[in-house]
Amino acid sequence: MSQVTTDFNDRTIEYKQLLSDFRVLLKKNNLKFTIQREVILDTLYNSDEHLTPESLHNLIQNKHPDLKTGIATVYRTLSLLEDSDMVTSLSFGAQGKKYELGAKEHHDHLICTKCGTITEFVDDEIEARQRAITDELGFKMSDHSMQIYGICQQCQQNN
Amino acid sequence: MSQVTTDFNDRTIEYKQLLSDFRVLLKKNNLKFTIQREVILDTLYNSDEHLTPESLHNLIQNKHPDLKTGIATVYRTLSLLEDSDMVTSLSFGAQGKKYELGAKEHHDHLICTKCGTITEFVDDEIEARQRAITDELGFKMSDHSMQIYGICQQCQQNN
DNA sequence: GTCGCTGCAAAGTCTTTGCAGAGAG
DNA sequence: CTCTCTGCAAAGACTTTGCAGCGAC
Repeated sequence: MSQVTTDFNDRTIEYKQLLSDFRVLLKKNNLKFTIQREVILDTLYNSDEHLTPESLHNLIQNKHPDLKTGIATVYRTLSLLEDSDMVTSLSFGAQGKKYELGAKEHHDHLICTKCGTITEFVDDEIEARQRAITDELGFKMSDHSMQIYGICQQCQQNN
Repeated sequence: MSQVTTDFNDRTIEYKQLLSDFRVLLKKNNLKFTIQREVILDTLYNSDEHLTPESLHNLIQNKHPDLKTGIATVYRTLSLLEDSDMVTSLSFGAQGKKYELGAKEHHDHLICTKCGTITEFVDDEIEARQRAITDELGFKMSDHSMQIYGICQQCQQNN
């Protein structure tokens, strides 16, 4: 059956698990576990929003003013996490990329072009059709993303 | 019925019509019809690829070496065309935006992460579900885009 | 003729990189 | 101790803007 879901409060992976995966990943690649990397992962985990490198950096500076995390480190860590498929990036419009933790279930995006809010949803029927289409064309799917642009209910009311 | 289509050789809008629409658009906004703008529209029309501003500029320089079209004009014209919904942009990965003429039928994209080829397709069932989902959530859809990433048949064989 | 357009180059953004000191293992 | 990380600032890549002359209407 098809169903629309926008509720992701019950994360599929707990933070401890996530952190442990991260440590394994780092060890496997001879990389070091640093405070900055942990703070970035933690901030991504505790944010329900899709973050730009800049907004992520701001969040971190507010929460950890003592730790002078540089924007370059944020970029470097996001690249690392993206390469390892721990985060996913979404690029839309002119304003560059937004990142989200990839540990949640797969989902698609509703993007409000007025307020910029991104809402997530999953539809089984669409997922099934995507598999059917790629099978039919002999295309080996590794990932997919769908964005629907428009005006969210909130913005329609405010207008 | 659902159907997969990858054949867009029969353009829904002829070039003359397109050009005429463009002239109307320009006149309506008190803008001028210049050689540069025509060449850009023509090059977009005659390309089956999704073009970056840079690749579009290169194509134009090769085809019209006499006309020293600047990259700035390409950017300006693409913005103009995008604002008027005559072209659509697709941003994915790190390499910035790619543009395509929006006069064709709506379609989604299969993107080969190996060779970079973009194949188009349309699926009625997915389109219908998208409408159903947005209706259900009270979201006023203006546009949507879907990308499926993976390895195309060609690249699988070459491997 | 007028007023918008163009190419050029300079200025902005956003992102990446080089480096020397700091810190994890 | 070693070798990677980090912050900083400088460099890059991509896009936009200011300007003076050019060209559509």
